[in-house]
Amino acid sequence: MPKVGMEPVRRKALVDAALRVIGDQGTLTVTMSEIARHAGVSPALAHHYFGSKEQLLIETIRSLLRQLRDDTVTALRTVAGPRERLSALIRVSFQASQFAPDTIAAWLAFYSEAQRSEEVRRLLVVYARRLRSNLMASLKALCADDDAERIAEGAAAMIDGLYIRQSLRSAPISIEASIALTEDYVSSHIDRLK
Amino acid sequence: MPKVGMEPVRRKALVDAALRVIGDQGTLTVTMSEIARHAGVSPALAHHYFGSKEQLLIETIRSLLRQLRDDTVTALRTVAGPRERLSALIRVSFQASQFAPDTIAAWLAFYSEAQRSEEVRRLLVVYARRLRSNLMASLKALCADDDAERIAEGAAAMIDGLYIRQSLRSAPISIEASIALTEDYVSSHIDRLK
DNA sequence: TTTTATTGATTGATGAGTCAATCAAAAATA
DNA sequence: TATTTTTGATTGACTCATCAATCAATAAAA
Repeated sequence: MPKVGMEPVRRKALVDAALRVIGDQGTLTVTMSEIARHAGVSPALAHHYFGSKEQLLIETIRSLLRQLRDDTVTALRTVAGPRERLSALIRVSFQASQFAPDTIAAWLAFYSEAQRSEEVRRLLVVYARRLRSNLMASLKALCADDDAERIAEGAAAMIDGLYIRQSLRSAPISIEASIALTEDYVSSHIDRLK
Repeated sequence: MPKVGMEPVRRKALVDAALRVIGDQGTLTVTMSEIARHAGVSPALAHHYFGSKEQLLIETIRSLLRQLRDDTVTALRTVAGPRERLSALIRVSFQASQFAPDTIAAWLAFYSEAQRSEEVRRLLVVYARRLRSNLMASLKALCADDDAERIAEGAAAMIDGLYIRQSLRSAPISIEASIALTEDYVSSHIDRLK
């Protein structure tokens, strides 16, 4: 079995397993054993590669963020024009993979962890800033700077809020309805300024 | 020390302490010892009155919800007319006591816990429903039912989203700005239908 | 004396992190 | 090619700390 070059394979397997287990249980208080089991390795190996549970969690968030960024880049590549780009950004935020119950549960757990871990907090701030600046870039072409700022803030809040509400799974809103609600907000505020 | 009639006093002290400690550490993985210490009693007494940690947490959420409901009732008592009531609801959501970092951190922790505990989830659903139905009651007097529904959904999402974003403490939005953003959303959507 | 309040001491379980030992591929050497 | 050495991969067993929960004992009121 022991073959050279396993490290990247195992790292990825562990990170993926961590995300699955965290999403499934909706908490970061999952054991290294459980994560390792899902990755098909021993708990000791997880420690061998990541040093600590905290570090594995950090890498897991990084992976989630990377995924989201890649999806965003891909989505933006195919569209031109500020208004279309805005729509693409909204669509990416609610795309199925991100809006799945497990993923939402994981995000929530990470937000909670950010209260304690400075590094986790920093990573989530990166996400918040990125969303904001992406929205701003398009909005600035459509309205005055300070209006753009307010609309970006509002749209970002609405997106995050729709996520949270989704996590309760009571009267769940569909992906399409979530997109429509956010689109509606953006549209009507841009129009009003015309 | 032992005096009769301590039970309600101790219960309240423990619930208050729990909220403080949870808010401060931003997690539910606080120890009974720590909560008891903040309440000025032994850990054993906390178990004596609540039976289990889970039960103490449940009572803590209930207390938070009760507080919010009382504030809402008070706020609504002084205003008349649907539009004014809408504003009052928004104001209550962002009132200082609710929007304090510790309180937000506690809410976040509870949302995360809701993924695992059915009872916690049920309590948070109560909050979500209450906010929604309060908003709906006023909105129905201002626009068509299905428009009211959409606006209520959007406003609730925006409120929750502003909370989450606040929890990261990067570029924190002021209470006034949060109120203004939500008011703006509601106003412009009601107006548009006129 | 009975009841209520209270705690110190203890227990049992759990889980993160460590470590020495094993195994097999790869590389070096004969 | 055959043999030895080295190294990365891997784990079982263990340690140490933490914490929820229990319980027997104590103290004060009723």
